[in-house]
Amino acid sequence: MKVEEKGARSEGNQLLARIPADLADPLFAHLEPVDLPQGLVIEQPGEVIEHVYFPTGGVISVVAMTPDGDAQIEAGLIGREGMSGSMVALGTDRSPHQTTVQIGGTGHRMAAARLREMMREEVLRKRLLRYCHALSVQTAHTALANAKLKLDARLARWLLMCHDRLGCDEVPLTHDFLSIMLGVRRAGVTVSLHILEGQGLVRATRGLIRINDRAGLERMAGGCYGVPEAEYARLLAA
Amino acid sequence: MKVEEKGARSEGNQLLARIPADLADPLFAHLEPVDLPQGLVIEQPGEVIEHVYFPTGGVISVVAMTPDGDAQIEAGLIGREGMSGSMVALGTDRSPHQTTVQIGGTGHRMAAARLREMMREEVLRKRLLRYCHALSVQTAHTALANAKLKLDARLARWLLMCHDRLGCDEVPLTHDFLSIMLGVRRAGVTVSLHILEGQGLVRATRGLIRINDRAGLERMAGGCYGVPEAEYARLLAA
DNA sequence: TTCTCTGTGTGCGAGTTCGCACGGAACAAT
DNA sequence: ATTGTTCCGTGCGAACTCGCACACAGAGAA
Repeated sequence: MKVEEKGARSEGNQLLARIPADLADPLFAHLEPVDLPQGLVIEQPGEVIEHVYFPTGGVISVVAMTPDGDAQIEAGLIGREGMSGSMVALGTDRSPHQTTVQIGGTGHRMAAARLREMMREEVLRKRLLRYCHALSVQTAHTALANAKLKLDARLARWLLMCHDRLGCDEVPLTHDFLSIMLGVRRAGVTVSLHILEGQGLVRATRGLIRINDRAGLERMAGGCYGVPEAEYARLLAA
Repeated sequence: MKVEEKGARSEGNQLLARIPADLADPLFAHLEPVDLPQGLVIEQPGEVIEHVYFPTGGVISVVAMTPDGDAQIEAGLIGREGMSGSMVALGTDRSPHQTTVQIGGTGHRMAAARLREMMREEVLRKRLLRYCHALSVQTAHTALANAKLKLDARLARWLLMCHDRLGCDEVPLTHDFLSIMLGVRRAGVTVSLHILEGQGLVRATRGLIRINDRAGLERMAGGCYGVPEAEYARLLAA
């Protein structure tokens, strides 16, 4: 019974996996399973972060925005490989970003204060800080992609990142949502999706995109996909 | 004598300032003053980082690139408010980014191994980790600017960030250099600079840009400047 | 069934940046 | 003074995205 529990809880989130048993027990004692419905706002800019979330499914996204909110863009994508609230691990209790659930799923959460306590454990601290690095590499390459890639390629990259985190070929998202994440027009997403479809890389139906050809998408993303993923694998792979 | 030394060394770099005396002494024992000539490559993608640098003048920039190097963009700007090699503080000895000296200056450096030891000190660790957070906020807003701003505004933002770090109204850079950082054509930079000049915000001569009107530049940058700076001030201001 | 809302497909003019290419101007070295 | 190099100004067609606007379709509610 105990073993099953443990297997289940540690398989879900890859950051929490590979934690030695003696540390895992107190750690999981502070974790609370939660549902992560699409649209849930996890962090608001400037507001104190009460909980950090370790998804086991679905996708969370960190959105950078101007203070007035009239410009916004996705700066980080988080799934079962990571956690929300990485800035808590870095020693602050808030950030200027907004964090929301992009694709509904499940996960565990922990009070930010508990996490701060648990960070005294070197094993956990090392692991979470390395994740912070991996996340910032991801953000840097998003900046690169935003500056240098055409919409098709950015879309391909985004779908790949989502695909990694979902572990499933079906991404339940509307063009509208994608346009906000990529910071472009909704119509532009429609057209770019047609291009991907035309090459047989994906298949889009109402509110759902099915990934058909990962390798093709990677080619389309032209070198801007892969670096953050490799960095994560190097530092945190199971 | 001792006092002067200490004053000089702690004033130069803002991250190293405000360190309690008992910690500062061992810390500074491991620091070595260095010259930072323009063009110096501080970190190469994938190569082990031997030293971290704490500038006291000049500007260092972190460049994200594709593995083949055919697309690159500045993902982070570092001056006397920060340090290079933040990933060492996060527990890894390399990164996929390239780090070079943008504008020549001076600074101190420390062996990465020494920094890892010194990070056991909570005061220093806290401070450096907070800086990592501030830097990642900067990167996120670079991603935002790259996606949503026109070239004029991005240029304005970049000049502001440089101005902050130089503490001097003269930025010694060529259009060519700027074009690489911003990931655009050199000719585009020329045109955008004319726009800024036309509004009396800057004055450009051969290889040198003089900042005339900060407030005007901030207006031009349209809300994408300021958030990372405020976050730094909140967490690390002297 | 019918209505209504959300999601998707499409078209068109305008603005921005690109890629390329060339002329001129300032500076350094000889 | 001349030469070579770097840096800056400019022009033009192509490509991409924008902003707006409208039509259609699937899904759920009445």
